[in-house]
This record gives sequence, C-alpha cells and structure tokens, in this order.
Amino acid sequence: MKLAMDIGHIIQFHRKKAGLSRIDLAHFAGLGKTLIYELEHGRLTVSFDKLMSICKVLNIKLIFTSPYIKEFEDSDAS
Amino acid sequence: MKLAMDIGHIIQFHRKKAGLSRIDLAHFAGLGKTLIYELEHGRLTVSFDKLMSICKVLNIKLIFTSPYIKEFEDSDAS
DNA sequence: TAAATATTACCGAATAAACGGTACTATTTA
DNA sequence: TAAATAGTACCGTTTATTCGGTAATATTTA
Repeated sequence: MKLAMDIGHIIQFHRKKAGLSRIDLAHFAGLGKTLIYELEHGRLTVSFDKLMSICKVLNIKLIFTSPYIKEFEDSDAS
Repeated sequence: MKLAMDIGHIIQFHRKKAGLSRIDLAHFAGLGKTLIYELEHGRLTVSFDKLMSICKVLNIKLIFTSPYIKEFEDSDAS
C-alpha cells in the first residue's frame, strides 16, 4: 500500500516486474509511448482514466479511503 | 475502502458531508465549478492531479495496492 | 410567498494532455 | 564487435480537458 505521491516509480517498478517495455505497456493500455515515458518521469498531469488503464494492465488497484467511506458504502449512493 | 469506479458518487457524498457547495469545493481545490459538476456526473476523464486536489480538500486518501507493492516499498525506488 | 442559494446545463475560448515522428544514446544479446 | 532492443528527449499537431460566463431550474431559508 502506498500513497499516490510517486506513481511514476510505482508504474515503472510494476512494468519491469511484468517484463514489459514502455512501448509494450503503452500498447497494452491503448496509449502512446510518450505518456508512459512522462508518467515515469514524475509528471502527475495525467488523466485519471488513462492512469487506470495502465494500472489495469499492471494489476495495480486503487482504493479510496476516508473517515466517511464506511458510511458511504452503507448508503444508497454506493 | 472503495474501488475507483464511481468517484463521482464518492466525491459528492464527501462534499455534502463537509457541507460544501460545488462552488465551495471548486474554490478550495483551486478549480472551476464545471469540473466538480462533471466529475459528480460520472465523467472519469479528469486529470489525476486535479482529482487529488479535490480528494485533499475532502480528506479522501488514495491507496495503490498490488501483489508487488510490499516489494516495491522495501526497494530503493519507493 | 419571496429571496437567497445551489444545482443543472450549455457554450465558446483558453489551456493542457496525448499523440506519432524522429533521432540520438544506453543497454542488451548474438 | 555488431545488431537489436530499450530508453531518453524534443517537436509540432491533434485532441481532450478545463475554464468562466450565462441562464434557467430546483431547493432551501427567512
């Protein structure tokens, strides 16, 4: 578990674990190579859905948590 | 804890819990009102850093997790 | 009811993200 | 060493996001 500070490092670590090149990862996530490159170099200005596509390929899950989350889950809105 | 499927609902729930209007939230997060509106209406095409700004205001934390996360945290890359 | 506030909604413009192309430099691998 | 692959880097263009403005409709509060 890790806070969303250095996603770039997390992505890079998991990409290498998966034995993928940047181009491979970009391809599997349906994205351009430039995005992977910039993401791994600390650029946080990435759209959320594209980040999700990458995480999906790398089997990384995102969890939202807060003092109210339990209450939210028990509500209808969930 | 909740997967990143319906962020819109999560945001809205927490915003109301905090007693903030959309304009309030937008203001505190340094964003435009349109973004909050669209985000709460299921639009996932939001930049990650702006989503983070919103979460920060609402005291929502984001956690990345995966089978390799422990290993990542113990590595230098973390 | 009336006034104030919040929400929903669309618009065009400004800004930012994402792309492919290209080229040059490591780093592998044969 | 030579060839192949991967990484770094910048560019100009396309596309998507984000914005403020405006207006009309709830919803809340006096």
